[in-house]
Amino acid sequence: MASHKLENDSGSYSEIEENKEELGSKKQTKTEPEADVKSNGRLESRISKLTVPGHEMRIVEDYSNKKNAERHSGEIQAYAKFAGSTWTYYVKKIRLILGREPANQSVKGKEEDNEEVDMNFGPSKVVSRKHAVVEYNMQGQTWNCTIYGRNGVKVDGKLYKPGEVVNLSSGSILDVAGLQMMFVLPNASEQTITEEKVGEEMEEAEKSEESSATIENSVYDNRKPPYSYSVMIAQAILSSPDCMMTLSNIYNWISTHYPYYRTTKSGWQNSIRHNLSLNKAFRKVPRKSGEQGKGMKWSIEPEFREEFIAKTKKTPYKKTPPPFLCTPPFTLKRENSDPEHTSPPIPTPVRHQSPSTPKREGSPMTEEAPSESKDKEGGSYKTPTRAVLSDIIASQDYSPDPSTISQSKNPASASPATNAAYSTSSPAPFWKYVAVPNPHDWPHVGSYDTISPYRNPLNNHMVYSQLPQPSPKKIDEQMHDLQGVDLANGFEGISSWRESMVQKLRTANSGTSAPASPLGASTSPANPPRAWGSVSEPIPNRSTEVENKQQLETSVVAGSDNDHAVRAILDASVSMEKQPNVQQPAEFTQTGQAPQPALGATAQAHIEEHPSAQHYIQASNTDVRSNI
DNA sequence: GTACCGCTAAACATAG
DNA sequence: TCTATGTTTAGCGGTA
Repeated sequence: MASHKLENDSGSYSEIEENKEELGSKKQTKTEPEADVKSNGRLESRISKLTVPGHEMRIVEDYSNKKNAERHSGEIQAYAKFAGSTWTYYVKKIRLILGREPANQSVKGKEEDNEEVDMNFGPSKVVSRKHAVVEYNMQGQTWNCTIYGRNGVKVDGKLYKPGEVVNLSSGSILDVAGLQMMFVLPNASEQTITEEKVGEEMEEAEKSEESSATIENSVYDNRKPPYSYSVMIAQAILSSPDCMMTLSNIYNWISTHYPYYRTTKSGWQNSIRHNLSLNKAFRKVPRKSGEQGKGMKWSIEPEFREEFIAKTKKTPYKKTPPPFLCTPPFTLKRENSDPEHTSPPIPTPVRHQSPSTPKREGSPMTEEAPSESKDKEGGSYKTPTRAVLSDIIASQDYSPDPSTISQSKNPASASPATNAAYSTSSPAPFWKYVAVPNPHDWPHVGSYDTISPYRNPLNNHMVYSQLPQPSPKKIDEQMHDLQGVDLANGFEGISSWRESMVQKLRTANSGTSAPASPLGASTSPANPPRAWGSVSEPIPNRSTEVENKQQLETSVVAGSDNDHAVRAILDASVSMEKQPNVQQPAEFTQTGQAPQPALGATAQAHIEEHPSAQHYIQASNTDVRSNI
């Protein structure tokens, strides 16, 4: 359970707060273990040694500890923080853009260049405008950093280049253009910033000039991994943001994470191929047309994903396995919104079993007990912590078109499940049903720039570009689908509201300008005092959101850019509904009253059942934007 | 003893 | 033609 990340853990940040006594008093409900005090001490020590480059770094000035102290008179609520030697940036969003300060407004750049930078590293062109994005991965419950900047970002001494994604853990040290900062999650002790780990970080940071290979070797060893081939393949595929990987990338991933396979002869690669072909958990997906390269991509049949993940988590490794960046593929269709009403099982394409191959009944994973028994050399594995996904993350952004899913030459395997056919049987976190192809498009309450299609930094393709664009004739069907998206499980109230709004837009408002927002922003008497008293970040204008939302609705009705707009409406709807402090504009409600912010009963039950969903709800509900 | 599982090796076909 | 990729067959050892 990672929800603690979202709670008020100001106490964990005490090292940067001047009013320690006050903070200390807020921790009275929890006695800080002695070990935590020690590790915090080491943390402070480590943080104080982080470097600041000679050139101007805006963030160091804007978020100096002195200014923070002036700015925050009391407790600080945040998901995490970036702590530099003399400055601290508190993470109050679940998606942050790190980059160069915005260009002169008169200079029209690409749209992506104009995304609002959260962590401003100043004017130095060593830093790209969008240098990196740090965001919370709901599925893996991890913080990930996606690199965009040409000069990359060093994390724990290893340089990550554009397109690479690195998992941040508490204590990770980032280096952006010479400015070092430590990523710290609340509740350091729970986040396993143990003395040992802090020590590791220090050592790793101090070795930052060493080659990545050296660092990797310090983390891994050469023993045979305790995972079966199928699990390692699954790990590789799941580490890819788009949930699929080429054979060669699978090879690379395995040999990178498990050095055993760097030195052994290529027989294991034969076994990998053998496993991919024979194991019914793996499915071939063709490359998109025109995409260079040889061979298919491999993905995991949806019904096996959870099992693979579970098996990986049962790792005999001391620490956590490599992060899974893969998110469920996009689908607008929801099969069943009622969690108590499970869908019939999706027929699994049956692979031909060779006569000599023992028939595997059921999941191939059920037997995937880690082959510890075979590895009797003793000793324990070191962990692939903060996995080096670098060269492995699949660079392709193929969004599978069901019609193009490979038909195996083997006739028995020629019935692939389409994306729309992913099982929605309970139990499954509600987000599995949500129409989001990757973390960038999760309906977090982020700024609307996130509604842009995700651009793969390696090939500069838009992820949605392959998605079939619905014709205007399908709007009704889509709106029906929209209504049916399982977000309704979590935010039932919004569905009827959305429907009525769309209806109104259809009948009366397609050509009119957006109504003036009745929101007087912070002066509205309906707005209670800010929940985040110490937050002083610029907050997006509420009326702008409303206008954006209307424009999006209109664009759907007009049939333009539907794919994006539909998702954006979802995003906007969730965003608005989850701002209980904000009065909904009368135009958008039937009664003029603010819709109930409470979750529906089924949603509540579902969320309680699935901590990750709860976590997400909390994350969204506690977003700083709720202060509008 | 048997069935199952995971692994290894190899032959072969095919695509780029 | 070569190489990478994918399929299939065969057999071995470990485990339940």
